[in-house]
Amino acid sequence: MRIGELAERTGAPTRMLRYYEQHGLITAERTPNGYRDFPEAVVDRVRQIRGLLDAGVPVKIIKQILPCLGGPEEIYFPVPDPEMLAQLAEQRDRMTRKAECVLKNRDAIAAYLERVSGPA
DNA sequence: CTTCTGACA
DNA sequence: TGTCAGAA
Repeated sequence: MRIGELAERTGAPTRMLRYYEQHGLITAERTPNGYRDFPEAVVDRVRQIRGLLDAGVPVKIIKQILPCLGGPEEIYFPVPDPEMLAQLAEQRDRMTRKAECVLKNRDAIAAYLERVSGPA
């Protein structure tokens, strides 16, 4: 499929899809006219990418994680590289802090909502 | 009409 | 990440 359809099906702007391809997060063939030709599998792949991006995971980390979540013939566990493990541990902590922050703000909004429209 | 690349009031 | 340009 071409970039337009992929964009509609994933919700990711064509701008970002080209960006993901540039950074090796997704791959595409090229039709004779130069258009990118994406395989069906990229639809799920882009959804995984977006999920990680929304969680605050930088592209650099996603590039390392993605191949471990990929298709049937993927290497789930290359020899655990100490540097990668350190980056993942950092990422885990950032996500933990972010989650705590999100929960805190959610409660604040929930409380506000209850004060205004809640006890009507 | 759709996509491509490169650039930035 | 949006968006515009100029070409295919």
